[in-house]
Amino acid sequence: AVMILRSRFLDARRKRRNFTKQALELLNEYFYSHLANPYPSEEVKQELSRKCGITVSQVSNWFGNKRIRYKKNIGKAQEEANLYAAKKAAAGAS
Amino acid sequence: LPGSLSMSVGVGVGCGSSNPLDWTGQVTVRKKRKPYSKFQTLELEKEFLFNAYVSKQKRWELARNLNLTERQVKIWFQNRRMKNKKNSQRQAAQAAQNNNNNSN
DNA sequence: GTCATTTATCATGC
DNA sequence: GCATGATAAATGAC
Repeated sequence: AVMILRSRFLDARRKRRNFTKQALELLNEYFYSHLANPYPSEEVKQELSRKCGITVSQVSNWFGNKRIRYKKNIGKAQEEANLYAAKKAAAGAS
Repeated sequence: LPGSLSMSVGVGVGCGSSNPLDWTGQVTVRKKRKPYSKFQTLELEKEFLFNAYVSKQKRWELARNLNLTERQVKIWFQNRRMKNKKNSQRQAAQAAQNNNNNSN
């Protein structure tokens, strides 16, 4: 009887808020520059959480969702990968 | 990186093509996640209130009454304890931030 | 046992 | 209407 009401109150953690553009930029930058092994260490997670203004758990959630959803799109467009690949190349060619 | 090395051989995924990902070579046959019913969750939560660690005897009873395997009951309590710990950490972090706001 | 994961599902944003 | 962040089952490393 408690569980039903909890989903409306205490479980309001599921009130999702989208991350900022700057945060997504940092997360994606790390993800696509470590495509061979997109598993950030605990230290890196803490650094990313600080820079992005989110918690370490949120960083872990993001990478978990990113890995599975990237994998599902492997046959498809994936312009995002090319976008960050080009951005990385441009940074080195300046 | 536990729980991720359950693959055998790189299958499918254009390994020789332009896609440079190797962490996607897993072909693990994992049981599909199946949400438990309201009744099952309620009974498990009720028992979790008494003790976070369930005895073998109690685990067997729960498995029989809820139509779950003993392994499922065991794993449910493991995940439930992790959930508890995460909530505690969240509250602690929240309290710490409140202290900062008050003292400043 | 813990715990970082994978995966499907949930709940919300827009 | 999907995109996205968070949570719920399930696995495996240690």
